[in-house]
Amino acid sequence: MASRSTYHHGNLRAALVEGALALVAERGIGALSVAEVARRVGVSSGAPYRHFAHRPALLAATAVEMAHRLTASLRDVLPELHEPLGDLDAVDVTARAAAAYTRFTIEHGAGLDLIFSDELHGLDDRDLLEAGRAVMDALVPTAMTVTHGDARAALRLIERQIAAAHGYAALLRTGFLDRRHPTADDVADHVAAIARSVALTSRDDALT
Amino acid sequence: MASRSTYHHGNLRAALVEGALALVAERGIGALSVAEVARRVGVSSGAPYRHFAHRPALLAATAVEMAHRLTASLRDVLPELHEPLGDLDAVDVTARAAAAYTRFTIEHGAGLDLIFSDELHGLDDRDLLEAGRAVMDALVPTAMTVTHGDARAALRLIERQIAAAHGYAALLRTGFLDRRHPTADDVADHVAAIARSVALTSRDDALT
DNA sequence: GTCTATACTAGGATAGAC
DNA sequence: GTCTATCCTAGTATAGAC
Repeated sequence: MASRSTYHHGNLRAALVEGALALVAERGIGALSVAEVARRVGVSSGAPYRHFAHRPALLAATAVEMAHRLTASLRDVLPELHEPLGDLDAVDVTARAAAAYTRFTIEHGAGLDLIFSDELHGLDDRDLLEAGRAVMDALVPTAMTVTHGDARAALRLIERQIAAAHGYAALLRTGFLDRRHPTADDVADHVAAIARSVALTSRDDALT
Repeated sequence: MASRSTYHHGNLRAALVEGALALVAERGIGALSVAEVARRVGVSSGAPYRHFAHRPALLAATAVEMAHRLTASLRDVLPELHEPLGDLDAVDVTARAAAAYTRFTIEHGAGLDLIFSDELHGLDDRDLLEAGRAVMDALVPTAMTVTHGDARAALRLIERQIAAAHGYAALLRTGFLDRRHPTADDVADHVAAIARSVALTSRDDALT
């Protein structure tokens, strides 16, 4: 794509967010630079500043788009919850969601850690808050089913599953796992296993 | 500490590693710069290059020292394993080790992810390989007790516990948890709970 | 063995031309 | 709305003085 000279991008802002997503996916949040994104999109290094005041603003817009996509990914594997779900079924569903979340973070280089990061929280971006809430709303109902309606326990369960996902993703990124599990699906399976273990524990605690 | 002029450090190399450990602890691996470490130690920005050829070499030396300290931390909470251990006891001991590992990574900003990272693996540093092996040697026996002697399952168990630790540590670092659990001990408790759940699952799988 | 000075790279951010 | 040009900051690494 892209020809030369007098670039007339219909929508540079969106193109920049897209480029930022790709860069974060390839090299992680820390490697996101405005200059590199501009280079990828094919504009000058100053151009992005017409759309984003500074690097954190670009990162926040990227996080919003990521949250939208994450919500969509999770909804793909989570049921609508109009009909009740057996609690053993709910355990399996949370494990499936954890696996999906794992694949997402591996493929995108980030997830809820970016969306809810302190770094961006300081910006008070309403779109970001809204998009982050939507992600959690997708996860909570099934977790609540596992914990028999205990909201605090449900959040704790989600947190533990998310932590497992990020931990495995981190080990994969740094190369700790490379002598064993190459694919994202393998890693997602491990996380699903952990997610299942902790969900069963949560459920049993709830039954006490 | 440190006075002015004609710095005569008995051992600048060790001081640099110490400074690097402190910097990694405060700001993470990505923020480690030779210049900043030199500044902290109180020498010029060129001085470190008399002891380390480049940034990765300093990072590797830092990782070696970290591995030594990690091994010591783990040995503090792990039994000598001269006498046999009941398998339920072994589950608890792995959970305790996971908690200790979690506190270590939070306090040091890194752990096995750095020690076994691809970035450093390319250097083929014998000291680092040796030090990394020592960490694993500290963890394996108890895990093997849980898995009734299945070595592959034991490594998988350790990996999952390590992943949980890094995941929670990452969520804490990014600020995702700040609305809930401030202290390292709280986080370590969560990881211990996950570690216990996965250890029980591992044990039950081994009994099948 | 450390210091000073320097060359080079890369990114953040702004000003003014078009 | 994008480009060119520019200034600043910060880091890696090397050379030569002391």
